Amino acid sequence: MTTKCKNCPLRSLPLFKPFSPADERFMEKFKIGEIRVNPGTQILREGTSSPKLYTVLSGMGLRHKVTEDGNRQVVGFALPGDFLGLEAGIVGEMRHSVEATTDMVLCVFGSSALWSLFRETPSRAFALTQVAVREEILLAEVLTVLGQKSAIARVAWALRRFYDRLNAMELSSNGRVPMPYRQQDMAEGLGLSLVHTNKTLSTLRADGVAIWEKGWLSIPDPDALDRLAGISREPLEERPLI
Amino acid sequence: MTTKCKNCPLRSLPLFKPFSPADERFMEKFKIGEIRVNPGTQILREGTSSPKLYTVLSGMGLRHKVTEDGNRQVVGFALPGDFLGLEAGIVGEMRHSVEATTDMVLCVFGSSALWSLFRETPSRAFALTQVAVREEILLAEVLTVLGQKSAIARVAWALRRFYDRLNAMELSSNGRVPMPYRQQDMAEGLGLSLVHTNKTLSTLRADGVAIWEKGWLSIPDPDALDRLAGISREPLEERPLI
DNA sequence: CGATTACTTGAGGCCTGTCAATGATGGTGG
DNA sequence: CCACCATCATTGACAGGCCTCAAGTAATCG
Repeated sequence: MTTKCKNCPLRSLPLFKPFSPADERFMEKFKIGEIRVNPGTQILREGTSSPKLYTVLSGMGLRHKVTEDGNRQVVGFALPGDFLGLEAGIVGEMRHSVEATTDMVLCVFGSSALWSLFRETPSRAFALTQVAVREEILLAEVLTVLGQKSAIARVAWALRRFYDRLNAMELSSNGRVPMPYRQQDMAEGLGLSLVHTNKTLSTLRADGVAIWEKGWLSIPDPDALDRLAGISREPLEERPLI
Repeated sequence: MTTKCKNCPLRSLPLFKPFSPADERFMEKFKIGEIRVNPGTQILREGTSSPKLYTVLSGMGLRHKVTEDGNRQVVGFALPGDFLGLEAGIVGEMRHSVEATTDMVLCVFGSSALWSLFRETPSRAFALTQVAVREEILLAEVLTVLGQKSAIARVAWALRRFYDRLNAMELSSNGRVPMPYRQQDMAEGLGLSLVHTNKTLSTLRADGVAIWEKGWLSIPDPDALDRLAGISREPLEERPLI
């Protein structure tokens, strides 16, 4: 049984921009259904096209690219509210893969409807472009962190950003947020080795700055974490939901 | 005197997708004029909005972000055909700066017309989204290079990509392309120190693989360069011109 | 001709990667 | 229920790629 857009659990979060009635009507038409995937499922694969587009309703995933020599680069995370498959829909094929880390529920759209979206609903088309531009902005920020920051600053930055984002999703409980990824995933996202990432996390834990263990992240000393990250934390902005 | 879109020198390049008559009509309306800027000119500034959008007609520039501690990260280059100011137009403010490296000529558009673009010309709106998604793809690729590759591979990759792109612009002459940037710019784009970048370039030059000096780049041994870069070079795809 | 900017080269050290081994945890099948 | 296996986290030792510091050359410009 699929949820009506009107009752979408994400809609009520302040993180997301409100829908206009026209937006809502279009999204109802656009929506095909919902699916549920298990950890490890490949949702989209680099180099392939896709007849479907997705919005994450719950659960978490990973976006990554694979280099010729077999190395993996994590280029982002897939969290509730994120839109997946834009590359396939807009330029014809995915340039990165998306895989589920936890159980996930995805809202499914038909990519053939993208054209009618642009033709019939300019406000939705604008929202879609906003999503693309925001991802571009995020990637440029990550790039800056990889290019300019030390290992400890990178890790501190990543933990901080993750914590804020999940808090905005209201997924925190008892001052901690779920963090179901492996240390290896974070290492591959930050351009560090697994071993060094582990040691850096140990340091943060021993210093009582940030504690990530057993799938949960808590931040006893946010100020210290910010100082280590060395980047002014930008407040999360309202973003469109697709 | 400003050029009519119909006579735009970029239009004829195979790198760019053709305009439909409707596209052309809209762009004529959208276009305000042209400006010419000198080396060093700040075209767009991080953190500010902009009432103008630009397409590079000629010349080269640099996109960069500045971190809290004053370091600079080059997040891209601005080459003929590139669209500047999308962030300001779509999310309200630039998240990186753009500055001219050489003399440049820019085609100027009013950003207030963006809305009517989405309302009146879906095909142009789609093209705009394609531009955004392509930049996102490029950034993810750069991220992968910074995250996974050694200094020599990064430099080799960057030179190769630059060479191909400028070739597609038909800016090469005598087997070399203009490369007006400083070594420092490349260092800041690849997350390397200036000194190490310099030594890496020296190696490539001494080995007769790639020679960048006095503002020109030539590649005597493209295969060796590709091997060093360790990434299968993707052919440049046709892209929309805005 | 001094000042400025960019490029070049050498020396030394640290941050981070690699290698290797051990624990911890959970799932599976006999 | 336990042995076995796979996956992930942890820790130590060591080496090396890259950064920093420093100084010198070359080219451009007023």
